[in-house]
Amino acid sequence: MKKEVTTLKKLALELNLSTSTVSRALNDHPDISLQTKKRVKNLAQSLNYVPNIFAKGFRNHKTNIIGVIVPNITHYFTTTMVRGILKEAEAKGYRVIISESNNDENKQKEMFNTMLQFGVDGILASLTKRTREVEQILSTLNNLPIVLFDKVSNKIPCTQITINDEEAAYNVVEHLINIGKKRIAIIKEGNYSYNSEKRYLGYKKALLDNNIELNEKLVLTVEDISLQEGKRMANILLSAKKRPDAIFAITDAAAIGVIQALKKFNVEIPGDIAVVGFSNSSHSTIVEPKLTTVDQSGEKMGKVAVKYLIDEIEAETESVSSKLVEIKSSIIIRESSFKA
Amino acid sequence: MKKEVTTLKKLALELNLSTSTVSRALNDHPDISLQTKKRVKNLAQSLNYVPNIFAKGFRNHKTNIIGVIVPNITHYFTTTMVRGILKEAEAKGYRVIISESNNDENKQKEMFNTMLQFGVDGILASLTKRTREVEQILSTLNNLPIVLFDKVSNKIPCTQITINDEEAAYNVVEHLINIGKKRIAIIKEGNYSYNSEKRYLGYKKALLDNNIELNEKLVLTVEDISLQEGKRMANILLSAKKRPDAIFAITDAAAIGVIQALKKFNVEIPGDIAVVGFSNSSHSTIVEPKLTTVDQSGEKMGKVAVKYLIDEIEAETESVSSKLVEIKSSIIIRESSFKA
DNA sequence: TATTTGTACGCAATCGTTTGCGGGAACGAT
DNA sequence: ATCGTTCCCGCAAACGATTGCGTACAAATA
Repeated sequence: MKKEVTTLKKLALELNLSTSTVSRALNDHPDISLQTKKRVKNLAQSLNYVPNIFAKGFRNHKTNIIGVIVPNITHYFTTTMVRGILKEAEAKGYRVIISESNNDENKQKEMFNTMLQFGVDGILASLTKRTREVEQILSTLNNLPIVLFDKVSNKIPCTQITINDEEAAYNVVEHLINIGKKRIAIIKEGNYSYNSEKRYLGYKKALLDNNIELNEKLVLTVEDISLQEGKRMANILLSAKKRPDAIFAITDAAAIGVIQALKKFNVEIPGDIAVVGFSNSSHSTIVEPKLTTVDQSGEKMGKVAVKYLIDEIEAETESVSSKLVEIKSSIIIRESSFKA
Repeated sequence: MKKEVTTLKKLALELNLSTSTVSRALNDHPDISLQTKKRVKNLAQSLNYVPNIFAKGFRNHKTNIIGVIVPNITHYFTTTMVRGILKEAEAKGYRVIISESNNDENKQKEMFNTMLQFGVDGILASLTKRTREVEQILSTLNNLPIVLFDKVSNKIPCTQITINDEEAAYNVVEHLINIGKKRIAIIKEGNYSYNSEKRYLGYKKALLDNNIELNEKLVLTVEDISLQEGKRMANILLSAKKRPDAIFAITDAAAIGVIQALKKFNVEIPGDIAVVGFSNSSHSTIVEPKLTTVDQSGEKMGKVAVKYLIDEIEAETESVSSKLVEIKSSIIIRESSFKA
């Protein structure tokens, strides 16, 4: 019951042709007559011939596999990006191998190495927090096409796909101002986080443009943003002499933590304090009140990332391109920031 | 700046040995002297030699890649399984290529085919709902090791990894009975769903063992279970003459829909009606009241699935093994079913 | 008729690794 | 000195597809 694989040789034998002719016929080489091409293709079809991918990859050093590295595959937003990656890659005839770094920089380094050794045509990566040793990564992949997405790093010279964090954050803050809020707090991460910094920039710009002075007491920075940290920060804000009237958490999870804390203290949302998150995670409509947040199209982001990567893979030139691409996101207004 | 790949040939040249000797030395063949092995290995190390995976796969028809097919990669539970799969596979030196069927049977068929053509060593699949045409799948993979997990089908002769749905459901219902509930409704899917049927069996068995008569009016079947359907079913149950005092939804999403519907009608949870879900999704602690549910260890499931698959891949015999493996799950009691 | 052109195809090498087989050297035993 | 073993190692084929080069044949041109 062994698998009867049909190879070029078998086709050639059957047709009384040479393997070279069969190969060329299947690849529409001009040297082959139309008649022969038809004969070959017909037989190939009926014998269910599929080229051996390993022989092929072996010969032209091309695997049609792209490697994807993400910090945490269980994040909803990540999965939507992965979905986009899969769709686009499969549509273009590429297979995708995925690996999870678990936000461990060493693991991440290892992944880059493994993928490289394995012979992927290119790598799509979302970096761990605080990816410091970029040199190691850089030296690892010499000349291998790479595109960063979501968690990027300007230290690596390659094209980077992010969402328009700054603009989105700007819009969030402006929205809060529009519904009458003035003391707008922000919960962000340290400056090692590209996304967080961008969002913080948008926050500051929006305040500036609306003549609201930046109040340092309303800017809270945490190491690893999470639901718990959101809760903790909310408690700190609540115990202040002058409470904020809005809290913008850089992350949905943190925002939900904030909501839980506020509810515990019977703070009215959004009346007393409005809350906004970021990501439009699936949690944002489960929590009560439903969370205003920023919808980032992960699927689109994944697709775009793949597109750029494949472009680079299939490019003739060996020049390292390094574009910065921003995917538009949009604010979704829900109960947690309705106009009072 | 081309990548300087070190091959066996180069090592051989450098060491004044033949490629065969080098190959055997690296593979610890007994024919090679310890001394030579050391020399070879040292040079290989320092030249950063990595065997070309394609030449290797090409030669022994082994790719060390396993294909994974899931219906929907954005489901949290799925991602935890994927995480387990990745961990176990990588630990055993396998790479994982993933694809999403989007619950489309045709797409799924195509995936099987593509993976096969691509040359994976085995396939790990979670099937789409209502996978009817198993024959096609079966004919596609002749002799290729396959293991089903989570969404399985007893029509396919291979090992299947599921959680102990029946037992878990039994425990859920028993728990509800223990907190004093007697009119326990269930929201399930049609009989095309393996998991749903198993859970329904557990439900019935628990009622039977506790001398509670099965009330058909309390058994609601929907086509595609979801939050919306949960809501709809809850409304139906609420409009009945005799309301249930507990609702067991086969799925967390549906259970959350139920909760939302109940809250809209100011039904007290769990006092008037207790609610239980299934999966321990991340939503279950966000919703209020927090949801009692069944925690299935997706990670463990993924690991076990990989283990069985690799066992089969690396087995000498060609016999098709087909074990049924159940992963233990445990009920997590939260606010939605606390004792009144 | 001799020469050129073009068409349609085959030969053989190649990619990097593995492996069956064979063979030389060293050694002890006869 | 001859034979048999054992220990190391090399030769060469094989895996399947691609491709530069060569060539047979026919048709066109000189």
